[in-house]
Amino acid sequence: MAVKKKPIATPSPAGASSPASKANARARRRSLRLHGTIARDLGVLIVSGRYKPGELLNGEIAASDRLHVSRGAYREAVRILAAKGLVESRPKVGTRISQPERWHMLDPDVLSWIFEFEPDEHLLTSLFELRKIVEPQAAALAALRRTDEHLEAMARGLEGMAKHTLAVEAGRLADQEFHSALLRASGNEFVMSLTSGVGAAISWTTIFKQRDNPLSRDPMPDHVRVYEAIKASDPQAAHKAMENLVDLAFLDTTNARRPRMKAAK
Amino acid sequence: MAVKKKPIATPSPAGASSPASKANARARRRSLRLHGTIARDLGVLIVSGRYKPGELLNGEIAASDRLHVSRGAYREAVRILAAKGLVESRPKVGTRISQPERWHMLDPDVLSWIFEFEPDEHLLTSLFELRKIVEPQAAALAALRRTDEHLEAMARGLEGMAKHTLAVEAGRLADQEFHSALLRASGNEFVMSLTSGVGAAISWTTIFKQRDNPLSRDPMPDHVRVYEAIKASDPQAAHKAMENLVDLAFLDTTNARRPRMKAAK
DNA sequence: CAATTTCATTTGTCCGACAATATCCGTGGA
DNA sequence: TCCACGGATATTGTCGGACAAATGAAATTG
Repeated sequence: MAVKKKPIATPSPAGASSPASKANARARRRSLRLHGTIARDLGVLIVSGRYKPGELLNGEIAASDRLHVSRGAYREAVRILAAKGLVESRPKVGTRISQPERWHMLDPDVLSWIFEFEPDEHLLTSLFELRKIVEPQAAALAALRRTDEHLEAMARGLEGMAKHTLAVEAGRLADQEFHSALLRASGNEFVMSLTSGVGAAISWTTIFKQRDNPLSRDPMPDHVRVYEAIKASDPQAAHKAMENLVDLAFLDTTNARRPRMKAAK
Repeated sequence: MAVKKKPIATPSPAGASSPASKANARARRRSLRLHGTIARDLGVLIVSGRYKPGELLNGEIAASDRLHVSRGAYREAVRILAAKGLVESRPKVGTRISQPERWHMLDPDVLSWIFEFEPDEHLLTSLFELRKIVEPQAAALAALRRTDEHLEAMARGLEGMAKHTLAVEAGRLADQEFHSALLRASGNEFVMSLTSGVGAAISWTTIFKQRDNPLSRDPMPDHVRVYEAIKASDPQAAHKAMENLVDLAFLDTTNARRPRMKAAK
């Protein structure tokens, strides 16, 4: 989940319906219902800054009519966005884009909408900062609390990474599963629910590395070190190993991106 | 595993209306619309374990009819819950309570629904664990990045705490504002969006302290130490001071609660 | 017995109407 | 002139009923 695959550089969403947009919309409609696709489209427009905070959305009648959907479906979409803190609607005034500090930045959907397109550098950095705050401590907790099932799940993740490599989807999923299992092993529900945020950061790391610097550092040793420390129930070692892992992952990401940035300048 | 139902003080939401509950319900209905109150009621029933994960909700027609509301309003409520990961609905099968690991535990609403009644001890402990993971690091970041406005906001919070004390609402709000401003000063959007979680933990700390142990430690020195370190742009000192603050706050909470627990046993 | 088709149930979408609410503005009074 | 008050008005909120789509399960068929 989290990140969609390709649309790195897509045409502007809000414009007239391009030929492919109809097919895409129908394909998405298979899993997300109509209200879900509307919420997603509006959500992307909001978090991408196309609609600005404080701005007023079109009235329900006008909007639903322009999208050729019923007012009920549109309203359900707005409810979803409001539930994620993106908008706030009041009678007589309308539906207003909330200030970014009200947004639920750690909501999995909001996160995936933010990173639907090439992510903002500052935001990606912030996400890594969060990883570096949370994951080492989570690893330490996991070293104390992990069960055998947790270890097995992490081991499965490592095997998958080794077998498939991060160049293919299966390997990337294995990477995510490793980190997800680790967070689960921390035994803290709130830490667990940061999985999607961590996953988003991981996704973009591997995407950048593959695209801009395919021949890069082997990530396996770092991961194995973390695993071994947790298996050995050594919280300090786990903390240190995970800190190191996140640092390296962040370096990989910036190293892969930086040349492009400089070239652009 | 997760949450148990424990309506210590307040009667069950649907139960007999205490004198204040009617007024409260009406007051809430002013801001929350009908669909909002339905979502809240259902949400509380879910996170409190009254509805169990995997369980199927009543059909929309039956449910909306039983609540004497339109199907549309009920559907909007369900969309809200689905947006927060609490339920998942599919045609022909119905709306199913999701597994707790799917819940968005850090969503402000979900959090407030969880802590609507006397909180589960384990969950409160987990929340403090998260605080201890995040807040010290956030304080360190704040020491590096705080602006004068951030400092002023934190100072205002401290003044409010000193003037009103935690015994009154104004003082508690000032405490929250201090921590909120600190998280803002960290400059990290994702850390900032943990404000509600931190705030929930703070609320319950002060509530317990006031109720079970009114004459207790003065919290001002800890807070001032954190403030001074951030003002001095000393990240290590800020980290340490905040770690100490959270430890003390957690001790206050457990000390206040433990006697009651033992008495119950 | 397996593959396929049909059926039934539940959510999903649509339309149209009216109610509630809060802003805005004009009116009347101090 | 300024303020208080009250109504006009635009927008979301709620309602009811109808039909479409999807999907799991039973019935049918080879």
